Amino acid sequence: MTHCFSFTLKATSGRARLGEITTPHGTIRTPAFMPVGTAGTVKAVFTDQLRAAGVDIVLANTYHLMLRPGAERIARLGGLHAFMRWNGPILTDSGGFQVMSLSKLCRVEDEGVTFQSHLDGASYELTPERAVEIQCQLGADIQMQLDECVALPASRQHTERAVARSLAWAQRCKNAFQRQLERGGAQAGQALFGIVQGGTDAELRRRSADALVAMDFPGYAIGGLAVGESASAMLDTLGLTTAILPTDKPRYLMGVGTPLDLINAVERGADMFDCVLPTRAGRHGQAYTWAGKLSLRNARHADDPAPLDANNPCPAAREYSRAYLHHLVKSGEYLGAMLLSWANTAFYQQLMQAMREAIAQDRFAAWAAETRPKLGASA
RNA sequence: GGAGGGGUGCCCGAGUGGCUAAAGGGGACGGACUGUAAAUCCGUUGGCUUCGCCUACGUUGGUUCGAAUCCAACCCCCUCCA
Repeated sequence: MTHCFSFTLKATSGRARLGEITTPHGTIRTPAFMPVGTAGTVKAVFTDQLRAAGVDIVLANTYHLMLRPGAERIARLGGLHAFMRWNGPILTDSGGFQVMSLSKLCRVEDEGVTFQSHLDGASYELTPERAVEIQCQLGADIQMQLDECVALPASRQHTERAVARSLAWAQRCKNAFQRQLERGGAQAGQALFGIVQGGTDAELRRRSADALVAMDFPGYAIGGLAVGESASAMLDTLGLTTAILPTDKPRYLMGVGTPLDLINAVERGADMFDCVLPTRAGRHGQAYTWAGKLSLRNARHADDPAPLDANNPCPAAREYSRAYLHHLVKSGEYLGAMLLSWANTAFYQQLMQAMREAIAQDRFAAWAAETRPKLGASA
């Protein structure tokens, strides 16, 4: 049977949207949170746990997998889904974020990016065409165009150049992806998303979004946010960008965020998210709960027999005492990182599920108003 | 009984006359983390009426303008020889 990539908008509540994305490896309920599995693993969490927690789609990274173990090797081994034992949808990031995070190790030119590997120092070139080729070899259901992500604050000139370059790369990625479809490197149903850039500059965001929409992508990402700007600037930029994007295509806010960020972003019409926070914070001893964020490193948990979060159905959140989790974290035991990553991943999914239900009932604003205070200022 | 080595802040440990309230670890306490170079990183860690004072390097006494550092006695600990 043939699969077609599609997005169905099922309901709205204010600007918040409930939808469903169809991919070759299954459907994605939106608003969706995608755990980050950069190197082909959502760190410290089994794929079975992801599935049970309600995860529909995970993210992986072109740059990291290109360096190790190599995209060609993964292709020979049957593709990333089989390799990492995840049969659900996978979205691959293009390496655009590494242009920023590894800026000391890379050189950006119109042709592409030359990275010096953070593993052994060897040079690798990532062009839009190569980024698409790698993502096809990995077998991504959704791939991202190569873009230039700029750390904020940035000069207008720098941001403008990144917008222009990202737009040029968007077209090249689109052309390369089309050629892959024609020669069988990609199958019908797989999709390539464009990425809006422009910092916090409304005019540049508009220019970027308009140009991408004219190229007609099956989905649009909003990139270059949560990279140093204030929370309010991020939300303002998001709000004005989603207003430009077509309603019949999914909008993916890249790299965001905290539970509060997710609520605020869904409120402004974003449909997809990814963030390292739930897993990284978990590895670092912090838990997201329905009563806010807490640090299991803190001494106040040492004698507490209560579970992490009785309102989170994840076994990690309800079957282990805070005292035990505190002990594991303090002792540097692997299990502490595993349990907290698992619990946080489940919490994020539960949060998304709650938002979907609120949208379905057309009471998102009310739900948000009663939920925000519970999560606290630190969430 | 003889010979030698050693006792430093919560712990380990550097330091042999002033730049030492005392390096560096660890531990403890707190914080950060947003398309993962992160199971990582950053603070604080004697007290007070905090631009200064007090108490501190086994104990007591001494030398000196000045002592964790030099001297004496004493108390502990370790190694080797009897």
